[in-house]
Amino acid sequence: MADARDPAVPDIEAQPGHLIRRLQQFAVALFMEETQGLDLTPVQFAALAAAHRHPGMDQRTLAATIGFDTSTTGGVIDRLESRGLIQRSASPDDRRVRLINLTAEGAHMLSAVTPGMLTAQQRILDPLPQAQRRSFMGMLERLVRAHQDGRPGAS
Amino acid sequence: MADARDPAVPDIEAQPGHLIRRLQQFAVALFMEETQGLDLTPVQFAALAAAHRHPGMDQRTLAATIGFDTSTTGGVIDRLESRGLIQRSASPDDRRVRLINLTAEGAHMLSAVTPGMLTAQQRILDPLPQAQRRSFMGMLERLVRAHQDGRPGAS
DNA sequence: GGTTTTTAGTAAGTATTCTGACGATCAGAA
DNA sequence: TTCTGATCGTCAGAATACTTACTAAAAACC
Repeated sequence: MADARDPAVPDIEAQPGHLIRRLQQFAVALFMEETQGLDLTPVQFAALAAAHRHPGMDQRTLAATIGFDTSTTGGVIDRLESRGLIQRSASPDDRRVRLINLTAEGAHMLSAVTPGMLTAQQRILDPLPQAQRRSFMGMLERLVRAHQDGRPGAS
Repeated sequence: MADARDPAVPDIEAQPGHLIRRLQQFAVALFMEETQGLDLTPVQFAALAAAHRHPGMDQRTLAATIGFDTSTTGGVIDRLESRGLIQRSASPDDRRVRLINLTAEGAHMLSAVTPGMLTAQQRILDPLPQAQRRSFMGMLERLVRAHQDGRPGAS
């Protein structure tokens, strides 16, 4: 037993899940490299961009927009708020709800990070021939949308 | 300013990095769903499978095999060892090195998890038409390999 | 042989990410 | 109007994942 070519235990390297995880790691690394010095993570950028796009959002909607649970989102917002990039305010209609808005510094940060972020996105797909990049993105979108629709909780 | 269609802040949802992150989340969720009750994460499975494939590996090689840094890997091994799935032993050649081997329970766990893991992998790509799945996997492999080779530290 | 450099692993700190539980609050029903 | 159920956010706990700094040990150099 425990033969290195045991067919019962397939090579992990060839499994989609493993490759997706690896690619995600590189994507994060490229983002951090291209936005070096600004000290913003990809997730924080997503939250900032969502807040910019939909001012006055409550946390739950923001969480759904960027694809996280409310718990994770709360932590992300905490850090952004403590850095003065985002502002939480109580909703006048519902005292449970906390509305999210970008501060001026937050908007400035968003502008500062965006170019590096876009460069990182290009670099992620760079190793693919030009013709395949759009195809890859199409499949990616299709996969995400299908899984999203299949599990109402995620969106 | 702060217009919802401000061209300076592109839609995050359409960025490769964001889609890859989302897909990874679904991949993990599917793995956990299909291996429910066995209480093993995808990362732990990868470590177990690597240990099975290359018995007597040191931690650094194992880390490179599954694509993590040694710090993360150390924590994963810790948990697997405390559950009796993996065994750490000192190398006779180098007292710094700790060799990793699967225990009998570890091998058993690997067998138990593998079918669910394979089902999860299929379900990840399920939303894609049959013809596109291989194409997607090919691009995924190409991207990971390219980024890996481009940064010697990762492998 | 002794010094320097490199390497293996751990530890600490930060930041995701999830689940499950909880308090506060709101909405609808009796 | 009070009770019930649902909802918003937070907290606690576990597991990734990274960086930097550290100890111990081996290797390379002189």
